[in-house]
Amino acid sequence: MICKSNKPRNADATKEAILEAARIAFSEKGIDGVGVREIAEAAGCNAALVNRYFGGKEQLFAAALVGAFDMSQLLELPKDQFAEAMAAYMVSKRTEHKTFDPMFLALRSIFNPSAMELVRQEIQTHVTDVYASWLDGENRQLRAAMIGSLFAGFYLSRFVMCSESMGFEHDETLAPLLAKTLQIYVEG
Amino acid sequence: MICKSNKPRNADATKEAILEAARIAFSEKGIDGVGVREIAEAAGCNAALVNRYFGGKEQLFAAALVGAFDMSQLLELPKDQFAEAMAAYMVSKRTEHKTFDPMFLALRSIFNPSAMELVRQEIQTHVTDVYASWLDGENRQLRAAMIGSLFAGFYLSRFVMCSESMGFEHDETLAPLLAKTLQIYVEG
DNA sequence: TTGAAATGTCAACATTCGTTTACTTGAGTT
DNA sequence: AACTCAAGTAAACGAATGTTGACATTTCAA
Repeated sequence: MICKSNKPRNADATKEAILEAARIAFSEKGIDGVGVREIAEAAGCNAALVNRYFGGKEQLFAAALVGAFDMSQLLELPKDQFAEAMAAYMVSKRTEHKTFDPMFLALRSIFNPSAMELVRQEIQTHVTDVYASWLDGENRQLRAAMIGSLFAGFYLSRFVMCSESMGFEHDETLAPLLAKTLQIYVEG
Repeated sequence: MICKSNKPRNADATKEAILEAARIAFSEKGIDGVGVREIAEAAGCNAALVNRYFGGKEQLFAAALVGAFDMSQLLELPKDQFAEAMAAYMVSKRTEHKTFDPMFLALRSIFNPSAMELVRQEIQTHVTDVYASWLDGENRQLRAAMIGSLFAGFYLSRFVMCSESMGFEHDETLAPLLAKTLQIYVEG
């Protein structure tokens, strides 16, 4: 053998590399669109290590999902600034397809039965409940869910309808439209 | 052989049976979640016939998609009744998982690259453009896309967040909320 | 240095998939 | 009734999947 692997062995580092590669790959192709060999190659290791460190593909997805939805900083704003700030945030997020995006991590695997349950729990505990308790008035759960619904639908539509003729790039028109919608759900 | 197939041979009928089985199966499991053998079995024929009659799985999906989005009757309403009518329509549609639903036919396969292009074209020509030309005022394409976005997000959220604690079943609360949102996009 | 545990590699397993080929069975025509 | 072509079936192919076990290599403590 001429070529030996000269990089030092480090379980924690490779485990983290697998996790990072998984987050990106799952975001781009979904849990059913990417194979463990592909993830392992992106992480620079062997596919068998995925099972050794995470127990399987599904549990790797679960690990990639934890902490993906941390929207706490958005909720530190005063309520009368929230709608506008979130609209600006939604508009600003471009789907470059190359950077990790927690929204797509969830969206692209949402129809895999195992993944859906994981996503559902993660969204329920870290998004909907947080929003609901932050809101005032009645029907907080429903209004929080509608905020998430608007978020998901907007992401999905802009991703699918990427055509320039749709008008999704006219931020100065889009942002107020979104803000007005969000305001409805915030006010109740 | 004791048991012979006694049903008459009919190419058009089996072709239609395959198409109908495909529409249901694709709606329930997505293009990547169902196999041609499964579809053929539901249609009561052999998997090879799928390729004989449609040329392949992807073209079968394309055939299942044509005409799925016919929203023309919703647009016959006067504009001041549209938001309320569509909100009522969205609320009334329960995702029973057993009946064919064009929205899920598109949604569940949206992240398959081949299917996404087909869905995008179908939505663009049969939904967005129709809505856009129906609307008045400025930014019609964008506002039409936002109506579709709201529609998709709502379907998706209600499907994923099927928990009873979310409030998606309180039609008397949900419908006015949706109508108020739709009105924003109709008015512009 | 020696031994053992940790880390990584390799090859194979058993499925499943879409698709194709060769074949059999049926219906309609002359 | 015999012939013919369409309709349907069965089996196999090649590729890709997640997963596993045996094996090799490195690391580190005794």
